[in-house]
Amino acid sequence: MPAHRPLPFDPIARAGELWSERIGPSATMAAVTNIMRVQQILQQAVDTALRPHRLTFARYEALVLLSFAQRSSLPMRMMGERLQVHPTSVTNIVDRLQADHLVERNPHPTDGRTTLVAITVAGRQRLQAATIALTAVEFGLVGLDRAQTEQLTSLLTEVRRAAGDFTKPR
Amino acid sequence: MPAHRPLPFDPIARAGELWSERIGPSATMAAVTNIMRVQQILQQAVDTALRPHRLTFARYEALVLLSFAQRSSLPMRMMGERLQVHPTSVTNIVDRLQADHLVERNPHPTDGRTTLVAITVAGRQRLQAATIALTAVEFGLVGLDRAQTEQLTSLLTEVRRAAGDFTKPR
DNA sequence: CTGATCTCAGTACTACTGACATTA
DNA sequence: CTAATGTCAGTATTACTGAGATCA
Repeated sequence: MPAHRPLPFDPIARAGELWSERIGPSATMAAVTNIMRVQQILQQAVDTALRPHRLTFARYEALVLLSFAQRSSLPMRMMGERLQVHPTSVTNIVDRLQADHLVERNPHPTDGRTTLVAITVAGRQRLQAATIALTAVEFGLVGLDRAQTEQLTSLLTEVRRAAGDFTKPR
Repeated sequence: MPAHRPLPFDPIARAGELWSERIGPSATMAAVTNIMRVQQILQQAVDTALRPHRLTFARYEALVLLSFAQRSSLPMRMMGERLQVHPTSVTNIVDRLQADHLVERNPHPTDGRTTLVAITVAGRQRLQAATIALTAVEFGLVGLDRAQTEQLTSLLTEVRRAAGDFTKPR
């Protein structure tokens, strides 16, 4: 359900041609524009699949993270680090999940500053249903085979590493 | 300027490992998460570079599009098609550019329904300065050589084609 | 006291729905 | 009359800044 009917040509490729004619090398600009656009496509596909479950991708990722945690709970600060979101966004996301009874806030046993967020039974059920919905639409990522998908991950991981997202090499 | 200090490991890769252990094949999930995160990195780098020029990437792209247009102007509808944004978002973007005197709205000579948007001289100047700022930071896309950048573009273009973003094959 | 953790208020931006005016 | 083009009002999300409360 695109906002427009598909164009008979690739608008990003065309912009790249004009860019190289008039401005300079367009490889980087083209790659960046593609990432922006693909992200938009995936975001829409994912949010559409999640809407019936009253989740956004950001909240879904938070539930996934908590479901993987040792004792099904993590401090707010750690959630922000792992999900790479702003501390105030963590507060916002947790607020909404909590309002839906999918997570609960608990005090940290020894550090009074820290709030532990735990996924609830209802949260696990919601997560399972949402995961089924997402895998059914392949998270919106279509057109690539397994090898290409892994290659894409490899290239993007290199960008994140170079951007200082994480340090440990390999 | 990341919101957090870098982690000593790749949180996306780790989530992928746990996902494959407990849920199933994680290749697609990992690729999608990578795209989401890299888009966020690029968006922040680009917006930071554009802030001194009072532009966002969306507005910058609109200026680029108009600068490439035949008579430096395009109908609102066509801008939405090329930029792949919602009609109301076009209105919003053009409103802001116009408030900054970077574009102007003109009536279509023959179709009274249509509004033509034209880039102004000030708009071209602002665009040029912004382009210099963006290329200076490589649009935030670091860590890849020319061949890898083109490979990334190729993979993402395939996704867009499969998603119905455009039709003409090649 | 200094620094860490979290929350709150407010701002900015974009996407999208639904309604509506104008014109082809 | 039907369809296309834009605009407006209002809602939803998330990012981010700055301030402040609480606690190690």
